[in-house]
Amino acid sequence: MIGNMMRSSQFFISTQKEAPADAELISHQLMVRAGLIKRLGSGLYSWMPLGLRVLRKVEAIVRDEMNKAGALELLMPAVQPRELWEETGRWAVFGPQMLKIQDRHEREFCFGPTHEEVITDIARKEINSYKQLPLNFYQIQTKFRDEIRPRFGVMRAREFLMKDAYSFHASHESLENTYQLMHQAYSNIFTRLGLKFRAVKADSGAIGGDGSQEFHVLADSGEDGLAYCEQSDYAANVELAEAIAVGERVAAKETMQEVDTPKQTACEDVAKLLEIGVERTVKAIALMAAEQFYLVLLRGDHHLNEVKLTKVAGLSDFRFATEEEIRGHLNCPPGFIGPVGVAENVKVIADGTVALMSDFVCGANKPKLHLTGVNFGRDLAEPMIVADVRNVVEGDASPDGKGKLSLCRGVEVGHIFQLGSKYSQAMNATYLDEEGKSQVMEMGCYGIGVSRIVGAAIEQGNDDKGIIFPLSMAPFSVVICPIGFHKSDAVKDAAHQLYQDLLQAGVDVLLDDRAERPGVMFAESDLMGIPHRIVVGERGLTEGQVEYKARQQTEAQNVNLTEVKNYILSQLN
RNA sequence: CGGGGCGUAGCGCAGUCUGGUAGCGUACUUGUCUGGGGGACAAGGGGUCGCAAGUUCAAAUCUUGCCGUUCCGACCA
Repeated sequence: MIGNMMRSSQFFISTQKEAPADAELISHQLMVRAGLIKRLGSGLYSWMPLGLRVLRKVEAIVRDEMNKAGALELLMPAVQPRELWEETGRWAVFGPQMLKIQDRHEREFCFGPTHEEVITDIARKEINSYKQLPLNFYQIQTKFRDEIRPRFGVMRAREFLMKDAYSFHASHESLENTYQLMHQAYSNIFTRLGLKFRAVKADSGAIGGDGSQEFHVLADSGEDGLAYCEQSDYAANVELAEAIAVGERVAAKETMQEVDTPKQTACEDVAKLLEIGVERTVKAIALMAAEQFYLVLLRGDHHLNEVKLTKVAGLSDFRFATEEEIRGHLNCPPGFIGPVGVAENVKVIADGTVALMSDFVCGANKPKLHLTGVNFGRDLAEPMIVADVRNVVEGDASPDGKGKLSLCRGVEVGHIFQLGSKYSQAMNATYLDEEGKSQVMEMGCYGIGVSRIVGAAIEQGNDDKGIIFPLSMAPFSVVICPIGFHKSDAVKDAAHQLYQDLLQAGVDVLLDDRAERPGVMFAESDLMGIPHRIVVGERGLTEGQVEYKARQQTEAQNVNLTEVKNYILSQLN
């Protein structure tokens, strides 16, 4: 009987005062302390009954919005045969992140890290005609990715719950339509979940394809940097946010000179020694790609963006040069290298910002020396390649020309892609068009990290007492804390009646009928993040009153016992 | 993959240097008192000290190997 499961004495509550030493993120600590999850191994967590209630609520909202957007739920196997992955070449591409397993016949399988291959196989077998298109299939399923470094509890676990959808189309316009539909569905989902989020332009990474956007829950502890414009709707992952170089190069005023920098190898230290701003300095980063040695020039206070760098012609497989390679090509130890006087076979790439600098400071290619007053076209050739290869910084011009960029951090909880024909082509997923001609399907794919959302939500909602869940995903909506439940019949009867009334009104209510002291009940319900609390005590009952407090409020208020049910219902909307 | 840390009760830790009865806090059990913010007192239960080999009269402690885990770096829907 479900009602019994909503009494604390019959439910399973397992809170802890101390979090495990390895939980560094507040959400991870609180999830363990509140007894939502229990660790089995690195990146492997059991969802305890309390945590599962939260996970299921998230899942239900995701499912509801997907269904509303016309997607069809199915469920694919978690274990997938190697041959399917060989067709797209991803058995090798995915590499060690994929958990590979063998059956008793020594046939090879993987535990699915994603399902493009399986769904495309279904599509090529089931879809023959343009009349069947478009179609959008989704599942909510456990995935496994053997992360290099699992951490942060369920936020970067190896086994996790994901909603993944895949759409199939007879035209690019149709793909765009569904993509926009999914964009809207995702916005609806995160809004209903009560989270602060932002959709940003994203790199499509190993999944491949053209357009893609990520949905991020905003949190300072997020692993991703985001750039957004307050004055417009531009927003992008820092990985690909464009850095716009503004203005023109000023004419040279200084002459080039060597200066002693005996111990100064970093731009910051050189700037400090010379008493100039670090934005006057240029750093050189040595790379190797296809046997070619490169120097990448960045302003001293800027940071290299490796994703952008791989998009420069010839650098898709770059690596950082070793110290020997640096000495071999420049005859100088790292720390003092620069672009002046380099040999013909060194290719120089200047970041767009550097290309506009004049009278700058850089390494002299001689030990313990830097150069000041350096200018392109006079002291060294104009750079062979000018490209945007840096991370944007706070205050950069927005690429749409409508203001300045701000930075924040986020937890990636959703990602939508226009895949195009990458998988359908490789796996020969075709249909017959109106003219009876065979055509390759266009595909889109749309993921949501269901289990990660729980962690992200707690990152966003917590205080020194514990979790503050949005109502939409709280394990219980209301908790009734009776004081002296086992001593006072009046308290017992009132609490029980209220519990029954709320249950009958369809409210997720928890009755704390344990013989615990009030402090324990309060501390635990706060830790678990239950949004609404009603305290029933003998003291108030003599006046016909109970006490109500919202989780995020500090002050409680008295409510008439006769009105409390309706009051709660109004709080729940 | 490279470098560091840590493995002792469910959780948090001491004990290891200097070998000699395995401890503390919390959680758990029982009882009494208590009863509006993780209460007090008392009495209890719970451990192959990560695994294996070695040194020794004797190993949580010393040696070697392995395993797990974690942090930093590299890397990553």
